Amino acid sequence: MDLPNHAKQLLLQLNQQRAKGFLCDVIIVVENALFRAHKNILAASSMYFKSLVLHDNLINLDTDMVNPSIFRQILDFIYTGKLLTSADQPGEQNFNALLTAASYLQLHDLAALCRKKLKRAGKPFVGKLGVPSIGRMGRSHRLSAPTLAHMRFSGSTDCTKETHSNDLSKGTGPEEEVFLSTPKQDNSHPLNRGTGSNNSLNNSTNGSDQDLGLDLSKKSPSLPGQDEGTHSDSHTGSPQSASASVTNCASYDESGLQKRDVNESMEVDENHCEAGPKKNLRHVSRLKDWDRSEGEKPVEEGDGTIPNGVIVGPLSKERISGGVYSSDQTFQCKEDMENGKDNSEESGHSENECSGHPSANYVYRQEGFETVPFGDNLYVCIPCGKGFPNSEQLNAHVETHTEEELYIKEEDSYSKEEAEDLSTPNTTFPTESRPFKCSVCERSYKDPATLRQHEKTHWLTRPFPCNICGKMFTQRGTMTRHMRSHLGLKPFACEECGMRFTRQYRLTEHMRVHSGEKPYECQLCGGKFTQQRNLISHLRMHTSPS
DNA sequence: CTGGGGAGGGGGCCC
DNA sequence: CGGGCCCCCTCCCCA
Repeated sequence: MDLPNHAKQLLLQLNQQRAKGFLCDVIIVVENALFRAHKNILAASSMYFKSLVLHDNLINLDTDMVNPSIFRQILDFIYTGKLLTSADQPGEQNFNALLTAASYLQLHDLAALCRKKLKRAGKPFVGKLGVPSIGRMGRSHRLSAPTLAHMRFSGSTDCTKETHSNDLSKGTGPEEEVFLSTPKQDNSHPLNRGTGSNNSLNNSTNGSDQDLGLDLSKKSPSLPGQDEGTHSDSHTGSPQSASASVTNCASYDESGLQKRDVNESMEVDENHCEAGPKKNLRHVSRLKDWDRSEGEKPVEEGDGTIPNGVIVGPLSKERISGGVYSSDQTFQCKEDMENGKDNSEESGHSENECSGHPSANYVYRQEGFETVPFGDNLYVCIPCGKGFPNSEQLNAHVETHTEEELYIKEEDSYSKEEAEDLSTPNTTFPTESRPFKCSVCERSYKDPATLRQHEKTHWLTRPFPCNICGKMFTQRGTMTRHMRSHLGLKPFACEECGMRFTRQYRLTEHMRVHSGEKPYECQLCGGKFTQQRNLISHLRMHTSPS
């Protein structure tokens, strides 16, 4: 007794779910485009994917081997079994590219299909041979080769470091698709193209041999068994564990997870291109607006960390160069975007306007936010906020900025004020041991590298963008750490209760809950606290007028 | 309802 | 680049 259309219907459903981002639990980064998909489907399609998705919620593909347009076709093929050839390029060229990508991704059926097509057309294969697992291991740091991906989560800290560092930030690719320009002065231009980056942001481990980052249930202590189960699940290749709630998208919000249906919230989240107001804004122009968009908006507004930055949905073909890939679906906010409507100014933007349209599996990343206010000028210079129609013009423009311009002159007063607030005796006054003095503020440092690092904080630009939400950071490490929150990577687990943390320091703090240690004592009332910050807030209570 | 404490989480920044 | 610390925001709980 067979249901004749069972497989077909199932695939159809899955593809529809993909279109909506429903239950998508993995993001694939190709150049500057993000695609959402289901781990199970990918794993069932390719051994390569299988090894990748086992431990990673974010996969960066080598752009030498596959480009976004090709990957879109591939993803469609995986979900439908149909190969829709690209209208952008001639057939054989497309099949060459597809074959390259299919070989690389170990999609043997697709590769065979492409070979067949090429053979029929009498065109030899002229693409690159994709040999991801073995032959390309030499550059596996870029590709999250299966072996490394596995090792990373097996407690091999050395390997972890190798594969984690930089991750989404070390773009080495061409500048053509830069959307958030950063000054040329900064050689570490981080705009990730996928190429040159790793697939994962699970940046640190504590040497714990637990499988990491997949269990997002903040309240895991109540379900310790489940927590452990999650770890083992990951090892045994069950992508359907708690990881689904992580990258599923776009709606990952740790606090939010406790309050709402993550999956169902996606469409709402997507529309929250901007979050509520944020203080301490030091950046001008669009960066200010952008900076405000971090995920600190109240949950009831339907915002999450990822959602702030991720617009989901395909756009028109014209935007392909911007990492947006069309499909049959209608982009939710397409009209707004194409009209150059400034969504970024409205936190509640378009929730109504955009709802009701099917969202899609193609994730339009940070560029969306930058481009929205600038109409067709998709390439935006951060320091001055000018938009340009192409990267060449933008790059030429960026060259015109001098380094001096990058400092926040008009906000000097603020900087100084803040410097006073933040300064400590150690850093405020140069001493013999701290000969490297900041030219902008009064701080001084022991070594020039630290000084340079500090001086960047005075720049208008933030060279390190998050590839998920586009938020900009002054330091790569901060961005990497931030990415962890998107990906739900919580490598540090409490042995007592199973609670997981993104940082070692948090775990250290947390452990005091179990030990009862309260090292911070109020000198006024003798009250003791487990965390210094709570002592500080307690002290405010003493000192406040009320 | 409110204030205070506990605690989770994020970003900035220095080492 | 990671660790560590600081600051802030936020939520939850409880008195």
